[in-house]
Amino acid sequence: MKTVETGHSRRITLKDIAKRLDVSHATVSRALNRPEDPLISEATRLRVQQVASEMGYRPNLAARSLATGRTGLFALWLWSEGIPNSYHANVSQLMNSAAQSHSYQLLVNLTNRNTLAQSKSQLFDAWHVDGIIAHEAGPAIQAQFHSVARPSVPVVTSGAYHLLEGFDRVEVDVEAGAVLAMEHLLAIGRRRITYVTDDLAHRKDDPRFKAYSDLLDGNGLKAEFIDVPNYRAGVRSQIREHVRQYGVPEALLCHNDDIAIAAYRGLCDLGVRVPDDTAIVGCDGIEDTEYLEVPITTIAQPLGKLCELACQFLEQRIEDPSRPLQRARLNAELVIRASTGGSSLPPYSPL
Amino acid sequence: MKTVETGHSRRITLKDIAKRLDVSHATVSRALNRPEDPLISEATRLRVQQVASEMGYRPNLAARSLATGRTGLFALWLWSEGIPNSYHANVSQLMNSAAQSHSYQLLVNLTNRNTLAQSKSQLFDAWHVDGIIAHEAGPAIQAQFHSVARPSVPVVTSGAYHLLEGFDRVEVDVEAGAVLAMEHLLAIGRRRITYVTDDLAHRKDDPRFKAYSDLLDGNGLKAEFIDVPNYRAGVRSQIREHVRQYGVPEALLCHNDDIAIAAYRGLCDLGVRVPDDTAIVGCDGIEDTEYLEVPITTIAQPLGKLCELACQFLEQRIEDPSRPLQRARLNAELVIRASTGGSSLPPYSPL
DNA sequence: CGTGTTACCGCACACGTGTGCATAAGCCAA
DNA sequence: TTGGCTTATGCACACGTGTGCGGTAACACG
Repeated sequence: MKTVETGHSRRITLKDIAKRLDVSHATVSRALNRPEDPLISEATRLRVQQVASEMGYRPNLAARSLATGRTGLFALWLWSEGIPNSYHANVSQLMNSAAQSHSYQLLVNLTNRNTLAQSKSQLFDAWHVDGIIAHEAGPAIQAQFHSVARPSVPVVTSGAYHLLEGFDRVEVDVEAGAVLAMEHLLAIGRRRITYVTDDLAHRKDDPRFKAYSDLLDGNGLKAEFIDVPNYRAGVRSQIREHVRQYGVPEALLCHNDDIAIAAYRGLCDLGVRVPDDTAIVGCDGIEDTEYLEVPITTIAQPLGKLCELACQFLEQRIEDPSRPLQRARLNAELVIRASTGGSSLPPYSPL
Repeated sequence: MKTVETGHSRRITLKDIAKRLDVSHATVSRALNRPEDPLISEATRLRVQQVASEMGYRPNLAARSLATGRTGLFALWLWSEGIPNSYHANVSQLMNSAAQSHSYQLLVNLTNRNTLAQSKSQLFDAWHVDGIIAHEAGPAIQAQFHSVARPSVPVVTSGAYHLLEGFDRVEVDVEAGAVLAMEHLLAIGRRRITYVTDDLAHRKDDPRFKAYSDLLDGNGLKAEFIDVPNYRAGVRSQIREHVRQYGVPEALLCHNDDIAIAAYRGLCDLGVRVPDDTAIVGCDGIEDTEYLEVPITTIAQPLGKLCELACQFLEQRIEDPSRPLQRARLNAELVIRASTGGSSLPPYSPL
């Protein structure tokens, strides 16, 4: 029978177990942490494990971290232009699972231009995480990166752009995806194609935009932009404004799905028909694009694979800091749906 | 000019600063952590702060935690029936910000029935978090709760149901919200109202369902259910199946918005008109419901307020473990949209 | 100069864990 | 009995930080 603990009780430590078994705490530590080390006899190992679980022992990871120099923590630095959307939620989610399957816990640091990232990242760095995943490391992260990240902590950089130099990287070839999207739009006869993004400043770094302008140039067409705010309601009204002023475009290529969804509604507000009047392409592959009355064509990123690889690279670098840099380049897939004339009823898995 | 660090360098510690200034590390510690303690002279405090920032000192929180017994970490235990959706992402997000605004970092532990939560929660508990927020603590969490959570770690329980007993709590009165929804549906003339949920087993604990059956009983109407899988594609096909078999219901009251969205598409697939043939009400208030061609009426939860209060309660209990239990009961708001005959164009904020 | 007071600061320990090294215990053979 | 070898365990220190308490210098005052 377990002892009844009255009120607030101290946590069980190695020493408590040691005292109970009349051995030293060193023995207990070894018995619990060195599964097949012949340094300890099988008999005492069993006795220790028995008592440990009986007393409900949980190692103090702060103390362990101090002793070993490892924390078992990954940090995810995630850049968002404005309000975080499903994409960021997806990435956090998937990265979290990936990290946990590698026996690491994840601390998430979502940064945008409105966030005073300084204090956060300091707090963050102070945990002395074992590794950092810089996903879509936007300008604010890049700026801070050198001042905060010590060369001694391994880094993996991932995403479609804003990738950092000199680290292991997992990259999504969104440019190739955007080329496919543009070819698709041209193939269905669209000529007046407008690029919709929420950030004028970094358009030049955006591989989607590069594909966009390359293909327009190659076909002697003129580029057009719409700059929208970073929240859906703003996008929606901004699109309306633009159409009223400049007329109905034949197609929209959107920087991400969140914008595409909001832009779609903005067009609907005006009675513009999709895809008959305007075709729409988004990017990321979040689930919501599938659930509109006109499902939206998107450049889908293999985020699950990306997160898994990022954690794997990070773990490997921690094991062997001197190994050569690793790089993975993942393909983005063009998922054609009704918003560009594809089937409006996507395949589904019957129960 | 800063010293160039070649290769992997050790992190700066208190001792390094102390050595540089020819004082003891105790002095440095006090100078940095006791802003207005007269124990230290203003001159040395300034010198210390100067050198510390110069050398890029970051306190090792693991060591600090060991010394103070506090980690500065909150744990969020979040229950999800199946695949996590926007709701869970929202909660993680908002709770994260709330925690950070109280100077705590958040560790998120998303648990569902498919997850082997045991190992995760052990790993989790091992960090000796300062407090736990159990949000929508489903059965798996409840079962583990007593074995894992020590009485010494403060707990706040929050959400619409699955609340734990004996702790500070932040509750959303979803039942009252559901009553409003039902009254609304009855008021627009619907009689055959079907409840859609993803979990048969816990229907009896669900306050939405309680409101649903109470109002049906009170009006001499018959209850009907649809049990759906926990991913959108499954919901979609399941709804189709149900309608083919049992006919078109006059209204659907859905356990959450995610289900509502998928159910809506299932109805669309069959040509059922919303709201003319079937009205739909969801629950949670996630943004996506606003962006369908027929925006969906929903019972919106004040999640921002909830997260803020949860963190506040937790912080206060940490400060004073003996204070009386606190309880907050937040109102859920019925947001009427086109899916029940409301305006189809929600108000938006022009740029 | 002596004494009391104040203002600063350092010593030393504690927190819980991991690990190199010494050591004790056990065993076998000479 | 003793020496040597193997095996299991304990000792002691390190990790980086916070803090009670004792000590020291400076200073004022008699």
